[in-house]
Amino acid sequence: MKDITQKLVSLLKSGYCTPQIARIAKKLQEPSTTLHYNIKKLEREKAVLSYKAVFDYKKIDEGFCTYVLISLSPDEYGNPERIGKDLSKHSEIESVDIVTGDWEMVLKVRVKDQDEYYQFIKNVISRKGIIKIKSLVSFKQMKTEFVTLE
Amino acid sequence: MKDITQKLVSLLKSGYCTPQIARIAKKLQEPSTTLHYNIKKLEREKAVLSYKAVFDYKKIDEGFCTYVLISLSPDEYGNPERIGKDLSKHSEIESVDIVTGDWEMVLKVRVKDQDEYYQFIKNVISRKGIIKIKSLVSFKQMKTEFVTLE
DNA sequence: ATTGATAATTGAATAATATTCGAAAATTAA
DNA sequence: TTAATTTTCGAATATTATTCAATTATCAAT
Repeated sequence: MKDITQKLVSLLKSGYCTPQIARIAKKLQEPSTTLHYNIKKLEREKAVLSYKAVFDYKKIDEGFCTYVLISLSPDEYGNPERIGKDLSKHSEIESVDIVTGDWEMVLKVRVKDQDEYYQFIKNVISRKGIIKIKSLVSFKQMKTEFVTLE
Repeated sequence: MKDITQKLVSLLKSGYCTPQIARIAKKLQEPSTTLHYNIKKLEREKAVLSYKAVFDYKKIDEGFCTYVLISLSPDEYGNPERIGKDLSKHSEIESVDIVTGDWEMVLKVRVKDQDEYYQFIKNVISRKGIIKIKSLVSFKQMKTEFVTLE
């Protein structure tokens, strides 16, 4: 076999989709050319960043999901974007936010299982500049990316 | 004018998109019918939940983003899904997770500004069963929904 | 190893959908 | 009120998805 699935999932995870103009037009009872115009306008203004798929992550071997709260060392504190940008490159990381409060950064991470998570923390998260982390492990997702589950 | 934009955004936020088979086929150098077959398979297995848009949320009046950590009262502790399911209905809430650790639930919330967030906390989050919350306010998003920003 | 059942790949034909274009209507600014 | 700009929308065209049928590959059981 070819096992196209992995590549496919990887592309659909952050793009390679497009709005269904005809279906939206029917739903909103407007001509499809009007919808087309309005959608292109949103894209032109860069209000839309991407069209993508949302998965049942258990079924694509990313069933272990955590929120990682991160404390930065004083020398990185003033420039969290350097570390944030680097972390963003990793495909296991769904989101990277620089926050105020008790922590400096929040990640949402998806990996296969606890073992893979341990490796991920060891290899990706642990680094100079990150002095403390706390993991909140999701054991039930009820909504993700604005999509309600089951 | 008609101001279709609001309705459009609301539909695209969680669905009404579809994969671009021809573009994926070109990218992966495979026949489009093969891609079609593999995509339909993912859908049939319900590995794909939805195809949707990712927005620059500042540009759709949802620029204020927070993570809300929630503690439940002892009587709700054993059944967090009741509250979780109800919270999931709100369109301001991007994600709902039931977690282990120092808290019982994590929400990701998007509203226009601090004023709207205050109203949201007062009207939606504050309720019997939720005894304590902590908000981590995002003041820079570097990646969201697997989409890297700028 | 051989068989049969099931799953996956693919090109050709068709169906459905997006896009372009041009004209009209609505909005905005002066 | 006027002129410039934006938005709406039908008709024509261009692209793309989908169906179909045939071939090939995979897998399980003897």
